[in-house]
Amino acid sequence: MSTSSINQAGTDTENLSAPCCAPSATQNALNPEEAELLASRFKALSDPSRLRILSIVASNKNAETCVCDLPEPLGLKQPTVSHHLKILVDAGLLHREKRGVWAYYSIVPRALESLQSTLVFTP
Amino acid sequence: MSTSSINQAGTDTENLSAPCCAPSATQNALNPEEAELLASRFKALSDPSRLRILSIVASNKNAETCVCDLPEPLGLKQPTVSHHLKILVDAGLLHREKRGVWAYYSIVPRALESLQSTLVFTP
DNA sequence: GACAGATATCGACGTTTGTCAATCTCTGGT
DNA sequence: ACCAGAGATTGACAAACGTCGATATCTGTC
Repeated sequence: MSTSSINQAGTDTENLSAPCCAPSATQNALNPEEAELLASRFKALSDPSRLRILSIVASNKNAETCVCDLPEPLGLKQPTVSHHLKILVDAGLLHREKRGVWAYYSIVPRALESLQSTLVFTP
Repeated sequence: MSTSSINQAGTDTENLSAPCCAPSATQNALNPEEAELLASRFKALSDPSRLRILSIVASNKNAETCVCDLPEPLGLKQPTVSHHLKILVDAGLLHREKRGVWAYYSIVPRALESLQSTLVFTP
């Protein structure tokens, strides 16, 4: 109810007179706006390099990761890493803090959990 | 350990002598192969139309959804819907069953839950 | 205030993606 | 055997994406 979620078990399965199936409850489904928003968040996770960035940053428990440490393990050039970091920040998954010349990125608490909950089935 | 997961809280945060930060535990991070696999699954969820398809199919509790019911609510042509359905089946999210001339799609049990678990933080 | 270094932005390029019209394949009925 | 209709496949095309070299911006130091 609160946040949009893929699944909210419908209530119509009785009609068997239609040629192929009951017309299905489309009003319970995600509307285009909700779908667009959700998709944009999953899109941030749909690239291998970004997932690896997240896993590196997340493995630095309670700390941040300096941008300068990322290009080498990822095998990417600095502008590309910067590009991916921006996408992750825009998706609300990473937090950016600049201190001096260095930029530190950290996981936004509960951001992944929140995204996770949009995949929840009603058990 | 079992399935690859974004997060597995590292164990090094003591070194503060480096110019910007500790070199970060890259060996705990997702390797390229794991990242590629995970990304391909999230890619299936990164399109609004596919999310709406999933939500429509999922809202038909215990039943299946006929392909013929999808183009209209989605505002897409039949080949496009077929294309998205194939991607969702290939990602292991939907099950396809052909009966007569009609094709019925249903949610693969625990598929979304399994994907969900790859986003889990160690609490 | 000029300089060096870290990171962000820009522009370009090849690849991938979403969409559709046209076509193919298969199934059930006549 | 033929036909009609459902759905998958193909080919084309524009838009979006990932990557990088070049450049711009900002910060601390001399």
